[in-house]
Amino acid sequence: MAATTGKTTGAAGRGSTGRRERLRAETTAEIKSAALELMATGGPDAITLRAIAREMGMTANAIYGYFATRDELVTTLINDVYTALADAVDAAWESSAAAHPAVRISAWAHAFRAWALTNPEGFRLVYGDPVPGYRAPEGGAAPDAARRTCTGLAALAAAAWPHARQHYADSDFAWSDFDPGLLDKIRPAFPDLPPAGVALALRLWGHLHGLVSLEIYGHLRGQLAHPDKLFEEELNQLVRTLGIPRPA
Amino acid sequence: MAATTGKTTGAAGRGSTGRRERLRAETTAEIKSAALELMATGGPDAITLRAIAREMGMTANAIYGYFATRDELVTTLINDVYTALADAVDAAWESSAAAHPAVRISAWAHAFRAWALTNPEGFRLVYGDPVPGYRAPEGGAAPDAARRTCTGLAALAAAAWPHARQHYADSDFAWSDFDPGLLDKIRPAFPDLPPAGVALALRLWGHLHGLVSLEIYGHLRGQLAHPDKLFEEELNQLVRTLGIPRPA
DNA sequence: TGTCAAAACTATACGCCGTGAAGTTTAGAT
DNA sequence: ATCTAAACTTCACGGCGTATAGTTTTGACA
Repeated sequence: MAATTGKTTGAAGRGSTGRRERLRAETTAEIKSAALELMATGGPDAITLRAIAREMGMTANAIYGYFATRDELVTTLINDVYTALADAVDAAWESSAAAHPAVRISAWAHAFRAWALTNPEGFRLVYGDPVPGYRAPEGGAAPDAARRTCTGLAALAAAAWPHARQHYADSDFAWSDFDPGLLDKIRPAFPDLPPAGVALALRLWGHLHGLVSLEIYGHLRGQLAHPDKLFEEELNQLVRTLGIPRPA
Repeated sequence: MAATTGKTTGAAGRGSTGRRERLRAETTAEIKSAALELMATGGPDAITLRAIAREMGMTANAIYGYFATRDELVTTLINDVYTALADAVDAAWESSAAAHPAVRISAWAHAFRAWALTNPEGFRLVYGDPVPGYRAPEGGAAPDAARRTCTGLAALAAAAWPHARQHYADSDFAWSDFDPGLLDKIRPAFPDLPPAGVALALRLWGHLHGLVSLEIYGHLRGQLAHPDKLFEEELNQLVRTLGIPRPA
């Protein structure tokens, strides 16, 4: 059978057809959860079809009924995990909606790092080389989740923009410097954010990603004792360089 | 034989003993260069003992005469590659010794990014998950090269410090926040750099690493057209936030 | 209710991988 | 000339992704 088979042939009129589909969905979910469990235990490398099958009491080949290749499974996992990350930072942003911009930005960044520290293997899966020979499909593994994250960052930039704009007067970014698909999301949501503000969002992403990445991959371990403190300093300086006045 | 055998038993008095050692060194070098070639072609994943042996017209097991395990070989490669990176940024720093701090910092950062773009697989090897099941040894794979890079970053911070120090008045870092081994290198070289300056160096590392990392791993690809421009903006803003006056 | 096609799953096999054990060739040392 | 150890090969094991072919199960329809 082809793994791309999404539906049974007959239109789902009878309850029995629904049963097949339900079982199928359950098995798919079990495969994914087994894979995530393996990842949490032994890192992304531990995600192997044979190990998943072993965990499920199945043959490795049975998985091919649900995912065409291992890479397709990994891509699905990346999507799920990246979406979870996007959910986490979005939640932090939303739940601090009433707070001072400095506090909201800090909340977003802390949620980002906290998620990464809680799910280091997930972070590696999403942002690193996920798994031995994995090659991401055309357009990236999780374009939607990546877009959501970028849009979230644009929200940070937009919140800071009234204070920050003065520092970006001689930035010469144009809308054409960015991907149209990204702008489709950002421009309607933040009509006051100019191209230079989008660039700021991406730079911000780089800063946070870099610090968290160095920490997760252990490159900070031999240099300083408390990465928390460095991250805190980063956020303080971020607020300063954005020109946001400290809350009262 | 044990792979850890570094010397032949007899002290190297005779020329013939030297011959053995020379052949050994040549073979070791050939293994490493074959591995690097494979990496450049097919990414870190392509570094397999069997492929290296194939390339050399040998058996895979013969490599065990030179490296105890695949991981030991990979660790050696990481060291070599990381050292090459450290050499590249050091060279950029030294060769701009007479220039304005803003120019020197920019030169360092450009050298860092240029090296990464020229050797993307090397960047992944050093900073990512190098190879399928690889686990770095105690204390990291390339502690010396990492230290050199950190020290180089401290030089940037030290060059900026006369201008930047005013912004870090309320940073409460202490020497005890950092690894003594790192400070042994940094404090003698930059006696005027306080703890907050070291923290600045590490943050700077995070910023640059993050942007380059996002670019190398393709996360920027779907968002903007010219990563160069973003990096340039990063450097402009970096100089601004450090409070360094623009050169004349 | 019996029949049948398709879905779900297993069995076998191939070529990769790292690595251990044992055997063979080669070359420096005495 | 002989001996020893280094260098290298052969064979083997278990793990991996995955292609092919065969088997069992099950929902659909006459």
